[in-house]
Amino acid sequence: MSAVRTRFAPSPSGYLHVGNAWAAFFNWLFARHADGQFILRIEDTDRSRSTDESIQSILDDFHWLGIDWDEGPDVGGPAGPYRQTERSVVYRQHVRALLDGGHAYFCYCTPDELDAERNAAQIAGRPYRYSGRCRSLTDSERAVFEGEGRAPTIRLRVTREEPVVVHDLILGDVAFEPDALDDAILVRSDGSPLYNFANVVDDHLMTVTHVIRANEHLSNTPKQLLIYDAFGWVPPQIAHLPMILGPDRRKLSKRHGDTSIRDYRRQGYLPEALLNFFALLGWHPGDDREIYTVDELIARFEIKDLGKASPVFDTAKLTWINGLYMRELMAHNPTRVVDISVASLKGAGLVGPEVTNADRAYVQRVVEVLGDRIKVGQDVVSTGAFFFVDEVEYDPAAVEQYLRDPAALTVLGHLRERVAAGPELDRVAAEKVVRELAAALGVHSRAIIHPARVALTGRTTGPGLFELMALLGKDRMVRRLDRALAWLRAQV
RNA sequence: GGCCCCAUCGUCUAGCCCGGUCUAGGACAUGGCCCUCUCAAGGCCAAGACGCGGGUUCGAAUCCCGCUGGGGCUACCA
Repeated sequence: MSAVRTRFAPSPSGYLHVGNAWAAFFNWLFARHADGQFILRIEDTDRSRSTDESIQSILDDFHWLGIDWDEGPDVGGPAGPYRQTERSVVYRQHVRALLDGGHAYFCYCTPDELDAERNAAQIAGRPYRYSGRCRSLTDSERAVFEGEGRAPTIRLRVTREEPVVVHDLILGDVAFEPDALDDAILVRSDGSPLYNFANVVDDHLMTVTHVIRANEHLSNTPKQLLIYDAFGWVPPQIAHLPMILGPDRRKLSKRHGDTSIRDYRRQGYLPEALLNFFALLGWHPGDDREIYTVDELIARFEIKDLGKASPVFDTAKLTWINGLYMRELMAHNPTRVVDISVASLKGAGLVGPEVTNADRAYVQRVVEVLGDRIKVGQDVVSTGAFFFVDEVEYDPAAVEQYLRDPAALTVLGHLRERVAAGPELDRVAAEKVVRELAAALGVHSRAIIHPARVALTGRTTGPGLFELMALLGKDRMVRRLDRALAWLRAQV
């Protein structure tokens, strides 16, 4: 009996990309569903593109998402180390075995020579394959090359004559003709292993049973299968996911704006909402619901329900889902909404770096007043900035619509006097003041409410006037009304 | 160019494997109405898709072939 073991193997060259997180999530879901293990392995064999900061940020984003691993670079495990640059000895031993068994050989061709071969093939209109000129070098020929100071790469000796077929769990059988497969380089001339080789060795040694990865690796798979063959190993089960596309149906990239988990985290998206959204991309849980807890996803996840077609990353739907989760949090765990809001406010410079308990209490009240207008953390900034500034910024269109009006002068003047003369107001009292003023002036309450909102917030949209009045408090209301009045008088 | 993958509303998808129950279902987004101090939320309604062409069949979104379109790979990147 073999327990399910899945893995995610990022190469640390930046923040965690949503496409990678998405694939990792399915591997994780599958492992958890099957009560197996999920492994995190760092593929940093390309040293020039890998950084420690990137590794740290990737681990950090996974923690944030709530995706945990049973074995990995930070927690260790029986098959470690889990960072490829720390596994050089392992690769060296294994390539040695291949060399000794005649499954691999030294190749002294230089990159320039290889390029020339490639170009020649291109010009002739032929598909390129390595010429194989180093396949059967004699010892003396090798000595000559070594004498010239050439450092060899190590290539796989491919002798296969039948098609290599990938038994893909999502795509079904995919066959590759043998003449499309040439002698892949396993080890660079500097001795470091290449992706296809290290990946195979590690997956085998880490007893990975299922590999769920992006489609872009499909053409690598026959090469890897040949390496498993050379070792006499049984390959894991493989499933190729489609690739997430941008709105223009091209591979999701920086051109499309936000593509890293960190971007969404900064904007104040919720990890559970992101995961819920990911689950619905390319996978179908079986019924028409849209909202699932992670536990429900784990319970339902099956590889066979994964789709083949590339989904478009639709932020509108993500935001809708996030809004639903936000509302839920607002009702049951407002502290988290406050945390997220404070983070966004800090980012926007609307609160200082030091946040006191009183500040938090105030943010909580703002958040309550803003209510479901906050779909994403940063909405507290886009919809509620006026709660945090000394002088509100007037939206020109709002001014045109409700403020630039002689009647507004009268109405706001009276409102100012009544507010200034009275006590602090709660929501109910604020409504009373406005309604009574409307009755006294013989106008509809709208005639007060709209200009008052513009005077107090600078805009036509936002929370109800009475609740925002209560939260602003007497002093700030008077100041803002005075400023609006002064502005109005200056207009005539 | 070669090899490979994919193809249902604008978007995410159900249906396809085991043809009829599909006048193609749900959700996001969009439009309208209701609610209402604005916005948001909510409720109701509307519009909106089987890429094209051939087969097979009494019957095709579902099976087969071709085309078109999109994508990936074609590195001493992963």
